[in-house]
Amino acid sequence: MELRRANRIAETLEQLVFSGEYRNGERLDEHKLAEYFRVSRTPIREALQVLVSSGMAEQIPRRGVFVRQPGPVELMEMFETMAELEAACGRFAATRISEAGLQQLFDANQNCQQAIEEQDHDRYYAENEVFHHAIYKGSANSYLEKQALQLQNRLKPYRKIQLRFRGRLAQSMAEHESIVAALQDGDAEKASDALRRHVAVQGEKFHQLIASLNT
Amino acid sequence: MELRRANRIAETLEQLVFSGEYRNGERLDEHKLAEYFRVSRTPIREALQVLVSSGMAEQIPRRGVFVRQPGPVELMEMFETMAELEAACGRFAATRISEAGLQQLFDANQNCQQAIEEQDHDRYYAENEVFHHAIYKGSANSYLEKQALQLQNRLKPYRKIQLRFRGRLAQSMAEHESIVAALQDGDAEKASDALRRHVAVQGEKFHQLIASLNT
DNA sequence: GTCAATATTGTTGTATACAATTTGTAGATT
DNA sequence: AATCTACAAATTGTATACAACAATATTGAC
Repeated sequence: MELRRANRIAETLEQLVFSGEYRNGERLDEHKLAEYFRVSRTPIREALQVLVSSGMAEQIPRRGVFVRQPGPVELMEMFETMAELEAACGRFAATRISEAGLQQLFDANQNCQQAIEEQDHDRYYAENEVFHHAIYKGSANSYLEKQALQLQNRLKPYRKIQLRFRGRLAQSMAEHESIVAALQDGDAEKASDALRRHVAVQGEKFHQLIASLNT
Repeated sequence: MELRRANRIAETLEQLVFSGEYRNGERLDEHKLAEYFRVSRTPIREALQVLVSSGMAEQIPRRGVFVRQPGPVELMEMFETMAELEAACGRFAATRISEAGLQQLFDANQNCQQAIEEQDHDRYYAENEVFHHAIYKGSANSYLEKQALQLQNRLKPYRKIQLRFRGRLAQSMAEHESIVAALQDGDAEKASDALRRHVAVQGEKFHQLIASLNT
């Protein structure tokens, strides 16, 4: 349980921004937020700083802080970067992951398979996350792991969409298999490439979606 | 010029932490800092939050914020991650960098060479930075670029050390040449590998230094 | 009616006052 | 002597008050 109200407020605000409650460029009014959360401006300002430092809002001195939803271009850039981070995790994990870690990957994959058979998208999504987190941890580089987790979290709302593409689940599953195979073989290059492609596809699917909306 | 005092204070504090003015684990006393900077606690607290969010300090609720100098293990992890980020930049830059960007790399390299001949370590350091920044920009991915710049900045105080290694400058220079060659050829794999090794060496040199201190 | 100068209002940045929690210490008790 | 308790001191977290600045509205001249 979080003790500081400011942190709780920051979390809530993050959720609100994620869920698209606030439009892009909208100003986050300190007074109104203070009133809404029934606190003074002080904890609100601290919470806003958290949003700013995570890139979810922009602060203009003497003007205020404004929500900053990433546009299509920046989103693609973030997906690209995510792909590279995961590729890096895979590269390290290939030679460093433990037996227990590999077992986790097996289990997660099995659960993914089961979720597909049950057409349970939400469960697939959850187990997919377990799978990727296990790879981050398998890199045995906690700094890299933290960076990967952070960016993955920021992309969360946008990744959910692409899983709805027809046939994507099965394809994704197949990619998982080849990733695990590469890790098992200790083939750093193969694991890295497989993960890069696996994540890059998500960006491409997202790109398709955007393009289809603009036509 | 920065308008908010809190931001100026944050910058100054970063410098102080970087320069080792504060020991690891030392508490950053709000009252004392407020007195030192001749401001109230409010801007101090905002500045401290900046340090916390950048990972240079840790906040324990109701206890205070404590400086958090990365230990040898975390530093190695950060160097590894930096190598992967630069490898990613190189991968993208190989197919995306502009003619102007390539020219910048040539110029920076020439200036590096000159700095070596003049035994001017500081100038080499500066031009080396220009070289790497040009590659980040060449990736044509501003999100990745920002991440690379951020981590590079955090590693700055530790990279300066390794350049003092005997013969490192000449070797580094040679690596730069092969990086540029790969980028010019548009060979993503080669550029990526060359950059990864180039940066990884820095981590290894640092590791050597640590090891030599512990014996 | 338009433009400029100025007053007004609203918002952020900073200072200060107060509340809540933790830490350290002195004294009592066993 | 050791430990527990109660109180005091110190420190952070929050609320409020004030100051500085930006945006807007108003007034006056032309």
